[in-house]
Amino acid sequence: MKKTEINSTEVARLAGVSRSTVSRVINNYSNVPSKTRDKVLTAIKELNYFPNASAQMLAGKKSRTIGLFMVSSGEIAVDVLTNMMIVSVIESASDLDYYVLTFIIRNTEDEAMINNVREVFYQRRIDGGIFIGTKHDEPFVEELIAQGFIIGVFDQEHTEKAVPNRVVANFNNDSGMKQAIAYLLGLGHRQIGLINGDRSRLSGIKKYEGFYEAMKQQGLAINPSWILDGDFTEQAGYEAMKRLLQGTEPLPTALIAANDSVAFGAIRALREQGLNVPEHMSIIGFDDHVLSEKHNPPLTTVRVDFKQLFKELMQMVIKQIEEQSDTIREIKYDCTLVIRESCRRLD
Amino acid sequence: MKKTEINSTEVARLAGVSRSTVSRVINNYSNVPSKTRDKVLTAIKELNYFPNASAQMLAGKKSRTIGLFMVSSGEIAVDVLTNMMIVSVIESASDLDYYVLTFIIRNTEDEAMINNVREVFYQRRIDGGIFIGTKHDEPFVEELIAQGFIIGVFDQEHTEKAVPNRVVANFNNDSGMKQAIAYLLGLGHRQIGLINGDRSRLSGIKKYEGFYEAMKQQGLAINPSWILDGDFTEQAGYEAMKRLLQGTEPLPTALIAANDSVAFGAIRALREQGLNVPEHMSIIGFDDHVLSEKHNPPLTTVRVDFKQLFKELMQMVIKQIEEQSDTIREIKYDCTLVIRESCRRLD
DNA sequence: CTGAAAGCGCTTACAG
DNA sequence: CTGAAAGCGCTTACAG
Repeated sequence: MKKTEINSTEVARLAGVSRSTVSRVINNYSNVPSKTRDKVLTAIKELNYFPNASAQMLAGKKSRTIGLFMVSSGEIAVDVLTNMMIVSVIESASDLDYYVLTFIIRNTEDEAMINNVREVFYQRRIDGGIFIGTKHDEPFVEELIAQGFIIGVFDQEHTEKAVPNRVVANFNNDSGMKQAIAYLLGLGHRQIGLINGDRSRLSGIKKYEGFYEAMKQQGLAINPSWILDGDFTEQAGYEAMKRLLQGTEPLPTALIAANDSVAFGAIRALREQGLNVPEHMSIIGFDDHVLSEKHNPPLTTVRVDFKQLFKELMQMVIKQIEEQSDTIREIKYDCTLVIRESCRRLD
Repeated sequence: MKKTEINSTEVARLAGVSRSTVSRVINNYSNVPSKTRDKVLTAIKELNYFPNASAQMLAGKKSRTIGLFMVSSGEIAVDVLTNMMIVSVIESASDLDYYVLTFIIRNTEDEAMINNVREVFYQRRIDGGIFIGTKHDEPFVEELIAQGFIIGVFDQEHTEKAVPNRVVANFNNDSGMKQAIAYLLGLGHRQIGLINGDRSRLSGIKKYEGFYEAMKQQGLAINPSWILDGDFTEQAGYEAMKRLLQGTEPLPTALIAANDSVAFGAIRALREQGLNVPEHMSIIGFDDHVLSEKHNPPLTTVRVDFKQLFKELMQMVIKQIEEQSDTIREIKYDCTLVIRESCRRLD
């Protein structure tokens, strides 16, 4: 296998220069005359030489690698949305000539697993990391930030602890909620319910709060029995809707789900009771999941541009790695209502 | 940021031993008395020390990193299946305590891009690689294998060039074709068509050949105008079906698509002409795509277990990395017909 | 413009 | 059982 690992000494010998010069050529130093440069380049090509990455890093170069940490219990490989996020991150890193080391954190309570995460940073395998799916307050993430590692977070807001090495990207969920409610109002709905997402996540809290506020601003009464607990899964949507249907209260005419998966589950529960969407209840989701358009009925939803968001998050993280500036980097993306066929006009 | 990088010297000092001993503890040498070991372990914990990965690698350790190279032009982040494969690979590596560095190769003709792939190997950033989506004969992959790098390939068969550092995983597409045709026969179909996949890929060839052979074995005539060219995309299925519908020949009563996406496209084209599945034509796909079950009608398809296949491929690659044995590692997974509602019994 | 040499932080024969 | 020292393959001040 490894007959003759080619190193800079061999290149230097073939080119008739010192290893210092070979290194200068590789690193594009300006003070190498083009004649020398050419000799070295020719030797490099001839020997098919690539500098050993470990040696370069040990001598002080960056790894050009970003860690992507994805919190997700269970069978993640089945979740379309999660996968899409992973690939978005990889693609945008690759555009900037960075590598991505990906991790799935199945359980944030598992000390051994969390230690693996820490390890990757302290080992200097990566220049920075991006966390997706963490709770709003995750001690090990805070610890890494406190240690000075450059970390990009999604769905987190710690304005009181803004530091240059904490890079932040969020969606403006308030805006999404307002659009959804405005649209429903336009259709004549006044009795509107909500299935909550995971409220240990920022977006879960924000959607909940956004709903309350938007309803209040519009002067609409909130019926507490129409506010259902849940998380961000199809199953949670299904169960929440079942609970709602089993209650004795009258049903809302419209309902907003914390995301599209939740909406799918809710619609499934309705259908099991012989109720149809939008005839018997109007439903709005969040995210614009790949399946939403193909869903029956096509789901009206608040679209959120994950691809663009992660691209920009990655760009900011890399910028901070390369510039180490004092800038606080933070973005908030707006979202847009996509009207399809899961809501009806009330007569 | 980097105030005091902790290194083995500091651990050694705190523990009152030499760096050699620290290293022995970290690497689990047997000849360290437990008393010494404990002192060192305590110091490591107290200093929150993690050995620098580059230094370890430079001194001869493996990187414990596998490269995952995914050939896919265009907007890969949108393709459910591709994403699922990526995550499967990451998860199975992680189970074995390996890291995965993922690359998207958008264009195998792009020399710069291919050079990035080469680079990662020669730089020793990875201990081995897995390629998905390459053509059956891809010069740069062959070159890397010839160089002795340990490489896992999917959907490739080079029995004449079997070497221990080429690890191979395939599906038995012949078997799938036979099952599909047997089922259609059972329903009374004798006029069966095929939309081909990408025939620069092994599975494209194998499905085509498997179809021919199975038809022949069953004594069924093959109508050349029912054999449509295509690739593995929805669009190709749509276009192939359109061509078929525009022809003057009578239509087949059933058609097998190279994969489920192709089947979706074909069904869309049929529907545009007011033709329904399975009333007007029976359709069978391949893969059991996440959407197939939810499709209208639910798609009958040949299921293939990507998750399991990639898990085993990863295990074999890692085994070869760690054992460097002369074993030829190769697996072939069977596939299974999943009957849903896209085929009907002929009267 | 360029080479000799120190240094990055480990591992591991070698010697005791 | 354990330490001193060489070596892994680079980069980069330093000196000329």
